[in-house]
Amino acid sequence: MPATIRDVASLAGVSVATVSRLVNSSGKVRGDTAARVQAAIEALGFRPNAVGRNLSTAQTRSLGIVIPSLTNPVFADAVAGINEEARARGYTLMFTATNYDRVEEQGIVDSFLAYRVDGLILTVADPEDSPVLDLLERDGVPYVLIYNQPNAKGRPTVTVDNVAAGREAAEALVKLGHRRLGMVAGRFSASDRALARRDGFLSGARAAGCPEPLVLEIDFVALNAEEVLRPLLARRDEAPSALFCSNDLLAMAVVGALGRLGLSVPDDVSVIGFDGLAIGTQLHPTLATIVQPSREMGRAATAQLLDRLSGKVPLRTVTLPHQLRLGESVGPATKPSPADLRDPPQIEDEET
Amino acid sequence: MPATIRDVASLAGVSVATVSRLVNSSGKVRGDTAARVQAAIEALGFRPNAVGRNLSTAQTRSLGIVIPSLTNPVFADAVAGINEEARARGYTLMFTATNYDRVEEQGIVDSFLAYRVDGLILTVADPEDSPVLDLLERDGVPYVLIYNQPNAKGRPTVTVDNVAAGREAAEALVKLGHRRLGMVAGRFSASDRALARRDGFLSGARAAGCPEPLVLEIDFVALNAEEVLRPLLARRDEAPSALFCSNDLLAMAVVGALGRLGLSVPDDVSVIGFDGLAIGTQLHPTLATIVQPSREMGRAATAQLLDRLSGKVPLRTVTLPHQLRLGESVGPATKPSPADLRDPPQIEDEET
DNA sequence: TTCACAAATGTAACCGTTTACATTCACGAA
DNA sequence: TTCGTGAATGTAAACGGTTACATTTGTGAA
Repeated sequence: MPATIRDVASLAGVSVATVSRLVNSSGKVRGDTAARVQAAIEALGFRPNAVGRNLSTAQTRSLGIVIPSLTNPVFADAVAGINEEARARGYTLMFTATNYDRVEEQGIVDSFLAYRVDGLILTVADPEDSPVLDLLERDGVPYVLIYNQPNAKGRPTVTVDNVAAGREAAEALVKLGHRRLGMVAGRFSASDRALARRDGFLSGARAAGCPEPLVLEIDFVALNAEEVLRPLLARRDEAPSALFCSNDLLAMAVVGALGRLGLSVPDDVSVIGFDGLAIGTQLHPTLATIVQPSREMGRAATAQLLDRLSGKVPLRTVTLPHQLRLGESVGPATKPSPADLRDPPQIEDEET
Repeated sequence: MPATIRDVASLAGVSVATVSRLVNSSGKVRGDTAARVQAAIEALGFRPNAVGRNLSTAQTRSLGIVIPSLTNPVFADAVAGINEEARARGYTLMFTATNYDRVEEQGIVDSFLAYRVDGLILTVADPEDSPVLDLLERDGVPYVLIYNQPNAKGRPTVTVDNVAAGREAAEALVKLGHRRLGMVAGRFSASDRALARRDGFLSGARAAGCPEPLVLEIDFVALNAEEVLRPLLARRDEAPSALFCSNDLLAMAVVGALGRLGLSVPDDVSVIGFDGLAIGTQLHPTLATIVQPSREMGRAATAQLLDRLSGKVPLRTVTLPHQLRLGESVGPATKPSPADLRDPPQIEDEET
């Protein structure tokens, strides 16, 4: 139905080659010819069919994006960065969320490969053991991971140093006088980065001589934060005075739940998250967090991938700087739990 | 480089037509032949090239998604719904955010049309006056709007009744005893729905005999909520005791800012948002809001579009139900402003 | 005026499918 | 055995571009 290059050619009285040359500014076309062709293009409303072009050139100028979920703004931010960079360089995005489902993941990548995307950007559950990545490797389709941990297989990744960041979270809390630390995280099996953050956090706590922090692993999709936290805080003398959450969404839920449980943040419990979501700075209390440059990560991954596609620059793993952002949700351990001061097993009188 | 249907055909000793028939389950293939072809497919790792298929069939089984931004989770939720429905029916998504920029918008739609997407789902600034929609109309490419207001041009839209919802927000606040209402909104020029919500809100306030609410129109991308709110609340006796925000992100920022200004929500000021973001139920105070079924809206728009693509069902405008969700961020007008108590009958004298 | 050569343009094959139509095959009936 | 018939398979022309190569055109020098 829409006009084809042949329609344009015959209307302008030239060959398709000439039209193609004009449209793509490949090869030269004399001024008057160009004008005639241009007129024909406008008269017919000709819009070159990318499908035909893709078939002919064997490249699609499109990228496949595979992320676990759009519901967590941290991924949305990265996609925004990918989008910016890709558009600036004339690439289009094919997009899908996997909902943390391996089978979906496989199907999606299959479908992207069928569409012959030029490259992919993805976040997987575990890069060490990932059939889809093996598939991409085998087919020689370039890809870059984001958020995932650098891994033994040397798969190119754009990320932050999650271990160091986790350690810094612990150190920041310790510096404020906290000794009894805790961590709340999503399922580690779905997130190699949460695992890394935990490792860093625990090592930081140990290095500071703190008692081993409690780690709560929860299903944060169907989350009832109050239920989850109640037992943790039941014995106030043993309860953590500061909590590290594996991401900001979780941290916001935790702060809210603590409030509804009648605990004050940060007076009773300090909370620090991970991600640096913009909304965190708008809340009251503002959310302390480890900021990772999500948009920039998306942009960097895209830039790298596109450089690779035009030129043979090899893909590599890049670690971008993260940054501790203190907020009102953390404060000094003003009320050190007695257990830390002496070792007496009393003082249970304030429990609910 | 990858195997083609001809490679498979020659390895299996059959014609390409037979391979195609097997792959697409069109036409019949005898059992033994099928087995031979199947073996060849596996041996070569053949994956049908969608580009070739698209060219031949003149359809791509892909949809273009055009939304203002991914940074607002409300759009991310809708995209999640679109994604689910599209994947379930074997469609792929091409995606881009416009950042509320008309020029970008045009470029994006052009590019999607070049790729020959089968249809589009989009949210535009103003459907009454939208060159891209005119273009789609002209080219006869099916599309459905989401979030946009039903409009004079009869453009198919999946949305909620923003006017009624705005009115309900006003009524809910009035029922709690509030008289001095206010609204905080993003730029109306970028959002026909914010405009509709305002209209409903104002009409609700008027119907209840409240003084004309103050409407604050702000640039909510680069937002400093405290600065914006300070003057509004300067004169406590005239300041609104309840604020309606045109979306939840804004409402969260407002709640946070009020807290940091030393005002208590809801004791000093009640706040109600719009969207029903999941995170709102996790905060403290939980956020009162008008819930719109974003995921479902995405799903419904997609279902309609795909039905239209297979069959000739005409596209139409659908209004999905919204729902008032009260939360801890609204409360009774416990401290009526003196102006309300002392000047009861003639309410008009305090207008700005 | 003629010729050499570069610039401009044209021709047609190719990219990987689908599919209308043609051909071959198998088998039972006559 | 021959034939008719439906099932299975094959052939080749699209689809809408790009591009190597061939051809034509234009220009200045001889």
